Amino acid sequence: MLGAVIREYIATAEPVASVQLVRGYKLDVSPATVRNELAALEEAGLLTHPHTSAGRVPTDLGYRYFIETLMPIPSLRADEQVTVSHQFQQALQDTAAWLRVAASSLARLTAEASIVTPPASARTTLRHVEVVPIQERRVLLVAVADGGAVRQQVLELGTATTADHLRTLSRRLTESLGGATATKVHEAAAAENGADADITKALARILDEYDTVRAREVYVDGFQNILAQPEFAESDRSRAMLSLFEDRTRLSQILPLGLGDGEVHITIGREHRHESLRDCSLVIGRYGASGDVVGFVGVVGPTRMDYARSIGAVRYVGSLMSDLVRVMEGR
Amino acid sequence: MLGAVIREYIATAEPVASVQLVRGYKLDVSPATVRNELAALEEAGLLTHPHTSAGRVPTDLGYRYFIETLMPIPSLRADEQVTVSHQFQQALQDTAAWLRVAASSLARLTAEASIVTPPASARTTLRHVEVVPIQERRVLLVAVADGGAVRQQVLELGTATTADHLRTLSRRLTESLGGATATKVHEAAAAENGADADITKALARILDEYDTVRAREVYVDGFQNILAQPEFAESDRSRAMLSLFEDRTRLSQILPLGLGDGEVHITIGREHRHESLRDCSLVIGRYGASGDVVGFVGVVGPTRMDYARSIGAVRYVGSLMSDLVRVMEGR
DNA sequence: CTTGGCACTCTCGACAGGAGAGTGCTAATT
DNA sequence: AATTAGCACTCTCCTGTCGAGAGTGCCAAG
Repeated sequence: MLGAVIREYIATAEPVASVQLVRGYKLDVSPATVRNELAALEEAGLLTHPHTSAGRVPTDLGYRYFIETLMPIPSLRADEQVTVSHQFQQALQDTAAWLRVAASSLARLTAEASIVTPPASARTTLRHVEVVPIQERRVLLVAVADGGAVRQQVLELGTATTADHLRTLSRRLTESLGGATATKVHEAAAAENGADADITKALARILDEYDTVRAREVYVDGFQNILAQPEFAESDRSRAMLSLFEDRTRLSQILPLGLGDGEVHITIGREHRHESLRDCSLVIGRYGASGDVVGFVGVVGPTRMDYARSIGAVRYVGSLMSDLVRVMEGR
Repeated sequence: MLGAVIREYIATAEPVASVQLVRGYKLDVSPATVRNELAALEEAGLLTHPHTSAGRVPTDLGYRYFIETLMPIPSLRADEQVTVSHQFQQALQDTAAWLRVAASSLARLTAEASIVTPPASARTTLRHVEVVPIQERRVLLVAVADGGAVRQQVLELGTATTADHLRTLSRRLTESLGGATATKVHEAAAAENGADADITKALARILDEYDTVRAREVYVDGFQNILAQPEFAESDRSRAMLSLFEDRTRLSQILPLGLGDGEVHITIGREHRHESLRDCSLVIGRYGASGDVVGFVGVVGPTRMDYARSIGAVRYVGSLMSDLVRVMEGR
């Protein structure tokens, strides 16, 4: 019965009445009976109604109960899987494009907004270093992390260097620090001196940054989808949401850090710490290889969202992302 | 008089009445006289009113006339300049961070939405190539362009290679193709064979992509600002805007390609080709060094925006970006 | 336990009326 | 000839009222 109400409400966004249920689900009882049952569910805190003569609306608790005990989670349809994985194939070339593809696929599949963070390991290791000359005292430091992420930085050096020196330095750093974590690089930096020390220190800082999940870029797509929902017709509400999305720092706070690989974490309405998410639900999945390199994929929508579909989509896209990470790691 | 109406309307977002003008601007004439003048301006197509008994509202044409002939453009206040340039200093380290800083500064200064594209030259030249091994037949190709932009790509090779081979290849490519344009790299690719040819071809494609301005990333910030404006209270309108912003391809179509260095281009309301921008204005500036490496910075807001301030802010941020590009180019 | 019946409550749209804002026009004034 | 005061006219917007419709809650009967 709860399931019927929720399904109906998800479909219509209108409070659902007893007759609607009897008709829509071909129940062999009268509306009055249904009303009794609904009253019981309301007593239990799983439903409410906005005013005396309105139909029932699920509460946050109702959704949660439904998700955890009643809801079957179908995986994505085969043809949808093909479409999505095909798009990933096409983006295989450009690393940054994966994340965009992931975000846009999720947004399209679920018709909600999507969030994707790049993969990063808690203990990033270095794969490759390159120091490229720009000017006498200015160099571009390019660091490639395991997982293939690249970050660059312009450095102002205390002393002048030559292109030749930089070339040997690049090679030396790559060889001695390949596979090293931030801590190791910090140690190495202490052992260097002169301009080389500056460069190695900068390298260590870059790795530090990789390690802080909070600091990561966040890819967002499909925000317009949730603006289309009736619950976001008032612009105040959508503005609060949008400001949360634009502030990447605040946004990364909503990621469930202690999440197991392949698990999906759901937060509903007032369960959020952020007031502006009080009418929203989040379905966030973790992807990655070996529990070491991790990132998040998820969707955001009104509490009245199709959880089954969202979970299916998040799981599938997450698994594709995990595959890609494994490829990048060379496994 | 037109100026007074526009200034008043920008401030209040309400149709402005004759008495308001007399009072607000201490005019030494009666409301009736003002009404006569307003009627004349309306005749000329610079003003309208939404219904018979409403105040006047500027038309797109009115704004344009105002901007081009009447409006003084003050540069940014000194303290504001300091704040912004200080933020740029702090972001000097991470190249990608510039663009974010530029976008967020513009958004904050103008209280509108901002758009920033990365710098790219029409004829990008290569500065540095690095091919990093991942697996026996899989490599990560990292290309550094002049201007310091870095792009990476995973490549699947037909034949296996060794780390040693890749190292010499990286060095060879960097030396022979340093300073080369896409065309030259294509030629070089034709002369190679085996796995090296694949890599060089991929390199050429990366450069090709740099050269197409359309394909660039676009940084957007402060979208919530314009949602706060009363003209975007209806969610349909804001949704149309948002969908334009989310579709980076469409977004880059609004950039005025044939714009001189340091110039600022303004499009008002229905002057846009996009229907969804009919209530918006764009103030777009071009930045770059030597007319070769260019990018765009701009703000988007309701037609009722503070053009003087927007232009000032766009100019200032643009000039900072130009400085940065010059630094990156090693001048 | 289920059900039909019925009163009760609340929303929503339509409609009307009145206040307020502002214009346009005309005739008088400078 | 330009300015102005006066005034009629128009349109919006708010408020209150009313009736229809939707749905519930409860009671008493099956």
